[in-house]
Amino acid sequence: MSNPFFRQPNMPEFFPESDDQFPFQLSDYLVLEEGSDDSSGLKSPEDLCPSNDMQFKTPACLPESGANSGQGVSDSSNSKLGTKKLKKMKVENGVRVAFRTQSDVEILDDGYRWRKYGKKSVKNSPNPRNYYRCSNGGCPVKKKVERDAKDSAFVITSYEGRHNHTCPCVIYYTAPQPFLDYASSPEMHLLMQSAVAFQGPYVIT
DNA sequence: CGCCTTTGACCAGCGC
DNA sequence: GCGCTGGTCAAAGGCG
Repeated sequence: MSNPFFRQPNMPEFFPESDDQFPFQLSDYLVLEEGSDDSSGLKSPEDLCPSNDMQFKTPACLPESGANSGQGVSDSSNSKLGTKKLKKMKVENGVRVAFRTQSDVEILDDGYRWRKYGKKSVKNSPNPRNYYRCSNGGCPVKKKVERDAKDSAFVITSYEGRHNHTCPCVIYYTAPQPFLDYASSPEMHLLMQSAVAFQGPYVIT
């Protein structure tokens, strides 16, 4: 069976047509259930995808400016909140998704606009961790991006919260119905928008 | 001019 | 209580 993310007849020209054209490989991801604060919700692609030969790939055409450009609105409503309260808010805000991609670039264009608000070196890792907040005013979603300490060829991206607005871009992909059923879940929708993003006007079908 | 990144400082949680 | 660590703030400067 062909990869559902490979270009379909109605897809844009820049969409990759084969495995070789994907510079990234989504190797692992983690979905933390809403209200959960541990990693027991680890799922493999096989768990979520009924087809064994279906693979998750992140496509090419990821301009570095994509996730960093555009207008943003500073949101300082959460400033000066204690860490304890923030942790509670994170859980209440909903799903957290973390995944690891093999990528040369750290910034994956997921269709949303992000504003970087912090950078920290982390213990047991030579690579710094970058903190981003959704540029849409009032949107609580945050993401953390860091290179895998064990293999710097991989980038670990984690998202927290749900967007309270529509994606500024629209993602175009087609897939078999069973896959779309999974993709329609909030967690997979977030994952898809994160891992399966590419340049251009996007439409989710 | 507006929005971005950078970066040092600050704060709170946690383990000892 | 102290030190370490992760997460966030906010000022400064850059860029289109």
